[in-house]
Amino acid sequence: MHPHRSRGERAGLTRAVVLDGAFDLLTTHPVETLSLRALARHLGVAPNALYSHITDKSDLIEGLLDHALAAVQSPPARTPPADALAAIMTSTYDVLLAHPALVPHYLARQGSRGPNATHLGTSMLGFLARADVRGDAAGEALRVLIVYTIGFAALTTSSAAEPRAPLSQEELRGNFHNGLRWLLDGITAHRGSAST
Amino acid sequence: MHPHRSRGERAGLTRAVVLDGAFDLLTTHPVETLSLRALARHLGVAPNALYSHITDKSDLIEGLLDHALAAVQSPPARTPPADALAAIMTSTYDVLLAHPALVPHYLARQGSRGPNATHLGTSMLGFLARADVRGDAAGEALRVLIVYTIGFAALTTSSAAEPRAPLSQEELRGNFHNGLRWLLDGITAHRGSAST
DNA sequence: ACCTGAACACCGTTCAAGT
DNA sequence: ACCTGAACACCGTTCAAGT
Repeated sequence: MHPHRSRGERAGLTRAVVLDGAFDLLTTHPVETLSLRALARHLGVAPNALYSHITDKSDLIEGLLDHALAAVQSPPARTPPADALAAIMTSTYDVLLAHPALVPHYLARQGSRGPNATHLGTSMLGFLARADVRGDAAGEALRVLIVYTIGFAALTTSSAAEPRAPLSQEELRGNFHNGLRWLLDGITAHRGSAST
Repeated sequence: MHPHRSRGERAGLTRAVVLDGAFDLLTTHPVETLSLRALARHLGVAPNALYSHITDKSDLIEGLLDHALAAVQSPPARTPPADALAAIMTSTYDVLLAHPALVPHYLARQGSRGPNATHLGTSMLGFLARADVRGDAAGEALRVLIVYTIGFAALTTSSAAEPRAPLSQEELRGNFHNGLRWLLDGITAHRGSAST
């Protein structure tokens, strides 16, 4: 199975190499769900060799999620708040669509752990504050925007997997955009009113 | 493994029995993901016996999704539209939380196939029309509401799985409610303006 | 038609080695 | 410390029987 290396030889694995390999596998074979064994095959190592660089499959997923979020574009600081938030969410939506296999995992972690996700969150809170949405309402608006964006990405990717899709990708993207506008209108209309 | 039955004896399985058994397993062991082998164990049959009553695992899931949606409460017909829509989505949210293992599967199918989901959809379209939201805008609003509700349910259930949850279930439910209001405000404010 | 036994091609993960 | 071999306890699904 792995004829190139004998018992003690190094394969040159690193956490970065493993992550890049997984990213490779995910982008070249977007349909199938990522498995550690397939990743090991892709890297030319035994399945359990991965455990020297990751603690777990969920640890790998975690790393991939944040790695992907690095591609999200942030608008200039003086962009009108609602437009800026729409731009960030739309960019996130596009990034998620590029990695369908990761989408189901995003909702679970709310995009909260990694540095890229954190940076994105604080950036969004900044724009929300500029729209006079602060405190509890800002935290709630943040979660609502994230849930909506990831949820719609999940809908879009699963719809893309079906052969006779009722809606095209363009229609779904337009639907996402309109819903995002409704949401931002609702959020900014009620600014400052944190409720319980 | 199955000492009670010899080679040709019937186990009394039916599609309904299989579905109920799966529902049983899902509600008594909400955490673990449903497997056909565990379901067969629960029913006291061999794993492949299920294939006489379901075509597939996804077929089983499909059946479960619609089966669960039967519990969603519909408000009286003359309820103010926005309140009615909020009530339907909140009831759906609660039903989804009762079956966490199903939540990841809901977004994929948009709740569109089964009779219960269809009925719910037409009911929602009725209330949307009463709020002067029709045509393309109504379809888009419908998808947005569904995506938001399932998405937030996914966030809530995954957050419940974590030991040290940053937010309580009550806080998340309040968050869901507020976001739903923002969304409905946005939807009804732009009534009639179908866009592309 | 309904069910079992056995098998196939997979999983994630662990444990005991080897260098 | 890094990797392999082998194994464990699982999966979904198929195929050939038996009644």
